[in-house]
Amino acid sequence: MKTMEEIPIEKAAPILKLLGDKTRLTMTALLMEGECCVCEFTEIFEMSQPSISQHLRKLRDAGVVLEERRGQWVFYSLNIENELYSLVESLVEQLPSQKGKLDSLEENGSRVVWCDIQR
Amino acid sequence: MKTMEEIPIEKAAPILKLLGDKTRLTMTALLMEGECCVCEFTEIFEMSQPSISQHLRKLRDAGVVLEERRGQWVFYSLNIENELYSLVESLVEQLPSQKGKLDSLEENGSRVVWCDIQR
DNA sequence: TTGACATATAATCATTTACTTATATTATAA
DNA sequence: TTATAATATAAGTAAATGATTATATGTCAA
Repeated sequence: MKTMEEIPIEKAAPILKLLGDKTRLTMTALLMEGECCVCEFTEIFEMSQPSISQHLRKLRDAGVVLEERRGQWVFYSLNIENELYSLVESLVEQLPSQKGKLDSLEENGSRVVWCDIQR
Repeated sequence: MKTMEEIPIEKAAPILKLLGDKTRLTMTALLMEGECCVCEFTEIFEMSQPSISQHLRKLRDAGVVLEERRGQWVFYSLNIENELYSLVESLVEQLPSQKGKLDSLEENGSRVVWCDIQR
């Protein structure tokens, strides 16, 4: 078993605080399934689009997620290069899979998949 | 390896928020070394006694710690019966040991150990 | 009982947070 | 170009947070 890096409390606490919000924790768990675009989050959460955008910004500022613009869409993904990724991963592992939420989008026709768009 | 219980996001987020405070996270890590009394926390943290008391209350209200009065002292310990203990444990495991802080108290003569008191 | 010590509670306050609506930016398509 | 779609930023606001000081409670020992 890989031994984990020790994380100083000064770094761990802000990440826990960041993920200690239901919306951001769910977003992070969703991203464990793969990248998502902003419009998917706005479908999933009952919340205004700016609110979604602000949560994603916080996650990005903390280095938890990466953002990448592709055309008019912006896709977010987990930043596995982040020095605190192991902490994030060990947390999300203990949560129920959020795959169902993405499947609902799919049925809904509102899942945005990049390779589909390009055709 | 023991498989972990899945924790609903509605329960996980508030705990992460609770531990997303430097003081409370350090308290929790300290308690991994064994029980501590309030006066030890007030020695360790540069903070007023009521503030310490309020942090401990939040941890207690969330079921993370247990409190037990013994004479004029009140001792706190991790609540290993808590349904979210595995989450707490997996977090604190990734933090540096806080034993040094307790050792300093010891040198200082301000460590409070119950079996010493009873003599 | 009285005083001292350990801890908790109450009241207050400045800061942070998470949301909202309104508006700006950016990219595509007609 | 101009309209539209996707996203971000700005500004405002109510509620939550984490600290403080002042005070109350509880225990022990003289």
